[in-house]
Order: sequence, then structure tokens, then C-alpha cells
Amino acid sequence: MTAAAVARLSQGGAVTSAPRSRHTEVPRAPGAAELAHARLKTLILDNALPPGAQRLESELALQLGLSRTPVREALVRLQQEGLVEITPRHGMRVQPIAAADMREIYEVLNSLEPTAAELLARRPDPAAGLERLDAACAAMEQALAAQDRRAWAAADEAFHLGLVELCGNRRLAGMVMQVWDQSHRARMFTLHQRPLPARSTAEHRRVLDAIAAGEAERARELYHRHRRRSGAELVSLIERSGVAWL
Amino acid sequence: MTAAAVARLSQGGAVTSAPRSRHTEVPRAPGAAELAHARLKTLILDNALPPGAQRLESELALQLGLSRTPVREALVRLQQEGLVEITPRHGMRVQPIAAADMREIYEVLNSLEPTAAELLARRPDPAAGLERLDAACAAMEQALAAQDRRAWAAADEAFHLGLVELCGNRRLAGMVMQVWDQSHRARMFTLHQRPLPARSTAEHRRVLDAIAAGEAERARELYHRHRRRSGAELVSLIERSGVAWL
DNA sequence: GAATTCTTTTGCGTATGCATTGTTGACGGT
DNA sequence: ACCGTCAACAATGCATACGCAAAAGAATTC
Repeated sequence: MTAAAVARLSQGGAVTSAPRSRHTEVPRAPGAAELAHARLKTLILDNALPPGAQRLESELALQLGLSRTPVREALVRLQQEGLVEITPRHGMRVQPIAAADMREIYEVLNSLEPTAAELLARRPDPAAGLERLDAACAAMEQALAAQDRRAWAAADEAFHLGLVELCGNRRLAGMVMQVWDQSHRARMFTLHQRPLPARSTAEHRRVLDAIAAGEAERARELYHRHRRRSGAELVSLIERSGVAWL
Repeated sequence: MTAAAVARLSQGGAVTSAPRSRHTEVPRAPGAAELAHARLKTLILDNALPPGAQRLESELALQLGLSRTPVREALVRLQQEGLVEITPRHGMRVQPIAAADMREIYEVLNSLEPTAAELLARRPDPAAGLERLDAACAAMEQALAAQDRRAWAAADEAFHLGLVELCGNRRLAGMVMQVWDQSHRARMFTLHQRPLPARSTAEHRRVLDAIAAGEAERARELYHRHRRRSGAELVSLIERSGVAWL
């Protein structure tokens, strides 16, 4: 469910929107290829196609009620997004995530997200337009109180995606969303094995406050520490859980 | 020329290499689609297809001696790399680079590259395997002495690409190479309008020394300052030069 | 019984055909 | 003279067809 929404967001950001002609804001027909892309992406993120799963192009085409051509195009895109691997005679394979991958991903996030926070705080009016982030924080706090890990994760995603979308750098946002998608399954998997993220919730709020106050350096540093901690936590959890993930 | 080499490197890093079977290291037939991708990419980076240029799929197919299918696949990949835009009835358009784009790109680089330097310096034996970077530095110094801007730019590219390739994070490397490719033309364009990059050359050497000494924080900070300065320089140059770049 | 080679099958990469859809130009009306 | 409508055309996006190469299986031999 949430994953589907994330998928929409991610590609919504990446697709960059076709140039609108005149004043008609007609959203144009979805197109079979784009549809296949979205559909497959949600299947992967929702773990309906688990890591390591292999499907032939024809299978997928049949399953989606399309021909091989748009499916193939979708697979090419998914491969560039790092979600699948196209192997010459065995169709596509859903890319598994190992501890080493999570380390890479968190190094990237730990670099880009603090930058996004800094950029956001450096805007002319830093406190403006942060409603989304505030709402996400509130949702996290509420989910924490209700001990609803699922809802907490959704709010967490909303916060991080909202942050990079607001920072005004589309490339940075696209990159963050890409690795975020790649690590989606791993986060979901470890959700129930972690202690309640009370600390994370508070840290998010503090970051938001620093941004609103325009304290760019502080926002960056807070975010850095936050990511550092939660990233290390997750990596060690995966390593300890011994899931080589195929 | 240099751009062609860059293209090879970039996709070599991004493509992630097919799974090698057994002990036969046969690189497998290039494949028409991959060939089209490489070919078009070099055309774009070498400015043979200038920014804003529009070509129909059929034109490109004819020009490359292929059918539309592999060309289309190549275009999809190039679109996701941010080099072209596929516009429904007008074929493909080479993505122009404006000052705003350069700002975005340098924000990303200014975030990721210092991280790469830090990672490199944190390795167990930081001084090992830095021959490539040392050679690149030497080439820059030599080119500077000879006042050969072309050669300097090539060495600069070799340094930055080598750095991210060595840092051990393939995702980070891929992202850096992606934006690096996007900004390739802009750098080439402004090459001859800048003062001789004496300062940049020295800064590179200092960063390399810090890495070799294992001083991670210092390496990061030096790199950050370097990028900050040269990025601002380039952006202001582009803004001043008033090239809206279509 | 195991290994090697030949055959068969299967999936992919590319090409081509077709229908959909947007564009462009002209024509007529105001 | 300008604008709106319409029709013909052109390019795309998707479906399908075809040839090739690899993997799996069968048969023969040692």
C-alpha cells in the first residue's frame, strides 16, 4: 500500500513531466510502457516479486496483459534504477539487497540528505512551505505513541521524500528517491526487529526545527548524526540477522 | 576524443557488468542497443548533437544503420541519464544545460565527492592504490605548465572519476559520473574562458595528500572547499556569459 | 555409470507492420 | 486580415514475426 504510494512519488519526481502544450493540462494517456513500469515497481517494492525472483519477459507480458515490447522497456528502466537485473537467458531477476548494498546506500543518503536539509534551511524564508514535513513529524509522533510501526515507516518515508522534494534540487531528489526505493524492502523487513524508533522521531523533529530556524549548519549536522546512527543500526541488524538475501 | 573515453568509463561503471560465466572472460557481443547507446552518448558529449537538437527515431536509426527498436531502447536509457528528453511527436531532444542545472549539479557533486574522499581516506591502508590519482595530478601539473587547457580538463576528469571509482561505493560512483556527464559540455564550453586553473591543480594535490595520510576529515573539507570555489566560479561564468542554452 | 556430444527446445534481440494520435497546413467564415 | 475548424499526413508506441544462440536433455560411447 504505502510502497505503491512511494512508487508513484518516485517516478512522479523522476519522470520530469512532459512539456505541456498551450494551456491544456491534460495528463495524457498513461501508455502501456509506463504502466508496466509502475506496475512492476509496486510489485517489487511490495515484495510480491521477492528478491532473487526470476521471471521471463513473456511471463510478465502475459501477466500484465501486454506484449513484450513495453515490458522490455519497463525492465530497462527498472534495471537502470537498480531494482532488477536483466540476465540474457533467464529473463529478469529482482536485485537482492545485501549488507554491503545497505552500507553503500546509507553512505549516499548520509551524504545527500544533510545537504538537502542545509539547502532547505538556506532558502530566503526557511520556515515557509514546511507543512508537509511538520505533518509527517506529527504522524510519526502519533504512530510512535500508538506503537504502530507500519504507520511510523510511512511517515518516515513521507518526511524524507518531502525533504528532498522541497530542497529545490531535482537531481538530488531523484538520486535520493532511487536509493530509497532500493532499500525499501530492507527497511520493511527490519521494521519489526528494531526497538521502537523513539529517538529517530525526536531527531526528525529537531532537524525540522533547525531548518525552520534557518540554522543550515546545525540542520546538516543533526541530519548527519541521525542518518549515521540509524544507518549503522540497520546495517548491523541485517548483518546480525544473517540474511544474505539470496 | 576525451569525451568518448569518458562515455566508456561512465557506462562501464553504470552498466554494472554482465554476470561472468565460468572462467571465460569473453565480453559477449556488444549488442545493437548497447552500441547505439554508446554511439549516441559520444555524439552528445562531443557536441556533435548540440543541446536542443531534435532528431527523429527513424533518422537516428538510419544514421546508425539499425532499426528503430535498439535506437529506442538507447534513447530510453539516455533519457534516464538526463541527457535527452523524449518528446512524443518530435523524436528526441538533447537536453540543454542552463545555469540552474549547473547549480544543481554542483550541489550534488559538492555533496558526494567530499564523501568519496572521506571514504577513500578511511580505508585500512589509505595510501594504497592511489597511483591513478597521483598520475592524474601529475598530468594536471604538467598540462598547467604547458598551458594546455584541453589536457588539463582531461586530467581533471581522470582525477575525479578515479576518485569515485576507488572509493568502493558503486552507487555513489554511478551518480557522480551521471551528473559529470551531464555537465561535460558546459565544462568544455567554459574551458577557454577561465583563468588557468593553477589553484585547482594545487588543491587537487592537497586533497590527494590528505587522503594518502588518512586524514579523512581534512580530505573531505579540502575537497568541499575546492568544489565550492570551482563550482561557484563556473556557475557565475555561465550566468554572466548569458548563454541561456536554448 | 559417467561423461561428452549432438539435438532440441526455448527465450531473446532485432526488425517490421499497424493503429493511434498529434501536428501542420489549408480553407472557410466572421 | 485573422481565427477557428477540419482533414491529410507523419511519427510514435505497441504488437508480432523471425533468426540466433544458449541451455537443457537425450543418446551414445568409454
